[in-house]
Amino acid sequence: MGTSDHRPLTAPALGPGQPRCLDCTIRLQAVCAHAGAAELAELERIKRYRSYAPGQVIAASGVEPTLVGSVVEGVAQLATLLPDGRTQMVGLLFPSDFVGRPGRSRIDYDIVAATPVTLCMFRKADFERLLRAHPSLERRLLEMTLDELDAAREWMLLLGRKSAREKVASLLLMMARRDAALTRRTPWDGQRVPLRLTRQAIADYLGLTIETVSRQLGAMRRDGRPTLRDPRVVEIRDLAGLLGDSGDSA
Amino acid sequence: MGTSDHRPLTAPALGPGQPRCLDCTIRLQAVCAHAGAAELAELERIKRYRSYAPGQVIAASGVEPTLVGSVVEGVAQLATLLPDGRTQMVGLLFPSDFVGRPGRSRIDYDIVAATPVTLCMFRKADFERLLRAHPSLERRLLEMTLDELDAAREWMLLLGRKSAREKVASLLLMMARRDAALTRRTPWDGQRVPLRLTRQAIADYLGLTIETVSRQLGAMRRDGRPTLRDPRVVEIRDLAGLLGDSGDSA
DNA sequence: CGTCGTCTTGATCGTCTTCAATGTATGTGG
DNA sequence: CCACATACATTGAAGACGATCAAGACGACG
Repeated sequence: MGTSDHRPLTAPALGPGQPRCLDCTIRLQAVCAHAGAAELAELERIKRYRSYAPGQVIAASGVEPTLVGSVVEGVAQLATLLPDGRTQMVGLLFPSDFVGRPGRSRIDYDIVAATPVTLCMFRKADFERLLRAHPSLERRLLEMTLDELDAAREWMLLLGRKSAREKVASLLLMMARRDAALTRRTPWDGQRVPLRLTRQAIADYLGLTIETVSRQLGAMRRDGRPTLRDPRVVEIRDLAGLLGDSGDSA
Repeated sequence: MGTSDHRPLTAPALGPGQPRCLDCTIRLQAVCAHAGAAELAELERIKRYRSYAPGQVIAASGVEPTLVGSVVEGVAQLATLLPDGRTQMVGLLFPSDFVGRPGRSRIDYDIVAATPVTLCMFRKADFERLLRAHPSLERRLLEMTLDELDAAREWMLLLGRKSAREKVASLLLMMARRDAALTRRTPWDGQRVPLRLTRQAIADYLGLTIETVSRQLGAMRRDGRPTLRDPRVVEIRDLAGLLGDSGDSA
């Protein structure tokens, strides 16, 4: 499916055969969640799948993207850069999350595939036309944007006030919740959670160094919280303890 | 105008005589920016001014606000709390900024007046009805929410990756820009910028302690950046140097 | 004048970064 | 098959930056 080159800025591969919207796995969570038959037909007509390999740049900072759309599969990261190279991740996009900013021009972060990513894209102009014609779509987009704003603010609390231990615990919990939610569950002891991010990506997300992330994971393992089955998969051991570690509990 | 008690959770004073929308100082920047005569008339009919004294809680975390509206005057802060009392500010609301979340229920932060604040409020249900009737209003709200999201993400970079010096410099620059923008200018050397925030509020915004904020301001003064005329007013001295200090420059 | 809230300054301590070395998995060409 | 290279992750030792603890300065107000 995915290609194997990690060079950025290469043209994305055209995705696999595009499923019909009605069969789409993210149909009920994405921007098209409340779309009626008429809207769906229009979306169907103008959509186009694209795939990106890990490390590929989906959209670059300072540039006006010409496409918008939804993540169908994989994880993409939004990363901002300081002139001297320091990096801070400012968001993660999971399946059903929306990519792009209708009505806005340039973006101030890079959007990069963290895993093999499949997107369901529309030409920005087409999508904006559709938004104007269907206020319900616009309302859904506002709703999703407000959710993103909430998530960003929760992360500000983490970045500004949490210790390294609390940051790592919070991330594990978030990943566990995301993962459990796919099957409409909540996290449980024994849950195996794939991280799908490198240590560097985790560090950039938490505002830490990779060494600190590694040390905290090691310390938590020694304390019986999560087992590291392989560096990219954790097994939740003591959910209550983990919650305590995150700093969010009472 | 403002009262003098700082007790939270007291009922707000009713504001001064409400100006007509056409005379409103924030008319061209607020959510009503693109509103036509018809929308304005409706807004006029359902609006109501409210005033809050510094420290007064405008809306509390975990509660569903029944009002939404715009900041007309003053500064309000959005603050999140960890169970052990650590505080992180996740946003500042200046005149023309929107308060509240149409379509959402509870909020996860406290909204507190930092200075005497005047709001132009609507009952949430009334405003939501208006939104549905006038898609242009909804579009404007989406636009403003996207701006807030951008601001939140820029702040994530600051919280996660900037040094104390860079954080303080960035805040001074932001305040200077906000202030200059009121008269459609950009910051200049010699500009006197009122901070309008206590050291504690600044520290909570930057993810620092008040001591560190104070020390950084002192060090910058010694380096000839800003003069502290009084603890709450800085005079920009070396704008280029300040920009360098902020970490954002090339 | 004394009190209270805010801000500043100083000394010490701890957390996280930095620098460096080592470990581990995967892939390549001889 | 084995050296070798590369990317990613872990571990250790030293140091810096910001937090914490503590004292004092300043201004507003009764």
